[in-house]
Amino acid sequence: MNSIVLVVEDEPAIQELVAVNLEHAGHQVWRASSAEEADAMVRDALPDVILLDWMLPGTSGLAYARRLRGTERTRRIPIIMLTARAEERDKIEGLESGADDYLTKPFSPKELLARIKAVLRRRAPELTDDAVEIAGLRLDPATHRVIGDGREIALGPTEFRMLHFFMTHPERVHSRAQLLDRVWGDHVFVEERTVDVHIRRLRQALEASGHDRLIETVRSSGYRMRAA
Amino acid sequence: MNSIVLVVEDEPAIQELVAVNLEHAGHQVWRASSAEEADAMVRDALPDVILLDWMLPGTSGLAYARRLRGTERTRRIPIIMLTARAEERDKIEGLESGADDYLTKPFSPKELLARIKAVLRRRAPELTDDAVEIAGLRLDPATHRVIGDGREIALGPTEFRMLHFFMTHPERVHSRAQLLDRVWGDHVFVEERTVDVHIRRLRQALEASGHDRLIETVRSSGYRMRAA
DNA sequence: TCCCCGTGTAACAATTCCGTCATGTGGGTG
DNA sequence: CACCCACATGACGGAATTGTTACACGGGGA
Repeated sequence: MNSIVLVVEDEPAIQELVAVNLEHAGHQVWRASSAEEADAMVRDALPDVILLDWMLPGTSGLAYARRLRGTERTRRIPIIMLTARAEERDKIEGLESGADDYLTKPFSPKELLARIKAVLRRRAPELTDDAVEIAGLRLDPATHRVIGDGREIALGPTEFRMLHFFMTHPERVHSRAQLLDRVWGDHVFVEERTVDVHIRRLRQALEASGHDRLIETVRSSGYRMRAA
Repeated sequence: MNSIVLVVEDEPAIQELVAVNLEHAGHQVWRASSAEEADAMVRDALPDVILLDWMLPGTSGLAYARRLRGTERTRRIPIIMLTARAEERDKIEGLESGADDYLTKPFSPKELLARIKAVLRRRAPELTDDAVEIAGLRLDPATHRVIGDGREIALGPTEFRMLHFFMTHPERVHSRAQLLDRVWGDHVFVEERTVDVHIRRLRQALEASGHDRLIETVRSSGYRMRAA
């Protein structure tokens, strides 16, 4: 679970405090002091989570959160808002801005990390390195192993990532575009049909243990992994 | 198990006491009387463990521990805090600062050594001198010997350290960068591909007893040692 | 000083993987 | 029942990654 966290906070002391704690926990931190600065970074590449201060010079955190949620490319990045105590009660509408969670200052490092983990697990569970198991098929990111009914299954890098994504988001149809986004990553230029080929390769690898039946085709929509 | 221990303690009598005991046990000791002094040493080279007094003139031990944990380079050094009183509140806060363990003064030499050993075993098992054995392959740090199915295997220094690291962290994928960090050590400027070459040399040495198959390549990720 | 060992790097070889296309297949629909 | 569209499948060339070897360099030790 070492993710890229974008910290948007104008007060240097708090930014530093937060960044240090995140780095300590193994995350990679990008720092920005304003929404504009943050946006420039996001244009290059997508972080896994965004910590966003409520009050910012220029575009407010609230406004920026809305913008992020209104943009296709950034829509699904988890956002955690940082608010001062004064703003607390009434401003729970921060959640309505699209934030996944919010933290009121001051907060403990422990709480910060716990929220990030919770938010990631909810919105992007494939970024944690917890092992996943479905119907006798087990995938462990730490050891990079896939085991089907006792026997080890060899997968190429892309098939591994794809299976990981499927297993952390089961019972849900993913379009080819979504798969390209989340398995191949941001900013890739690949034919959608290529997904089919990798699905084929994944199924082929899973055939040995019969788990290939877990990967289902949803005609004209995409693919889905059964939970059982 | 002769490790480098950095002792940060402002009271000369206690510093001396601790240092003497550690040296007697075969450790190499670096002494510092303040966080600033300690930091100057750490900039040069990394110790294996840090004994950190809670109360220090200037930067407190707690603050320094946080700083160490917030810095990539020093993040994984085990820290043991020395506290004057067994105050529960302090203990908890000390642990949240990122310390691995704490000792309340006065403590016995025996306890001191035991804690160091325990902390190393948990965070950096490759620094202890416990013998490791996997699938008939045995490595003994104390005698600096590797034995595969009865016959002794000759390894170069780097290969030895690498095998030791692998055996103390089996079944986990290690990237080339991680291996450089933990096997070559701090402050190295070496090409990542150099790891490949040493993997090759290690495998070559292990071929004699057939243990070379334990070192697996995980394409696009790094290398891994099988537990069996 | 010379030699030897260990090391890091570069160059080349060998794999493996990837993306694309051509073609086959099957289901839904009019 | 035929047609069309979406998906499946297999093959292939090229890219990316890893394996292997050779070599130069530097630091002890004889």
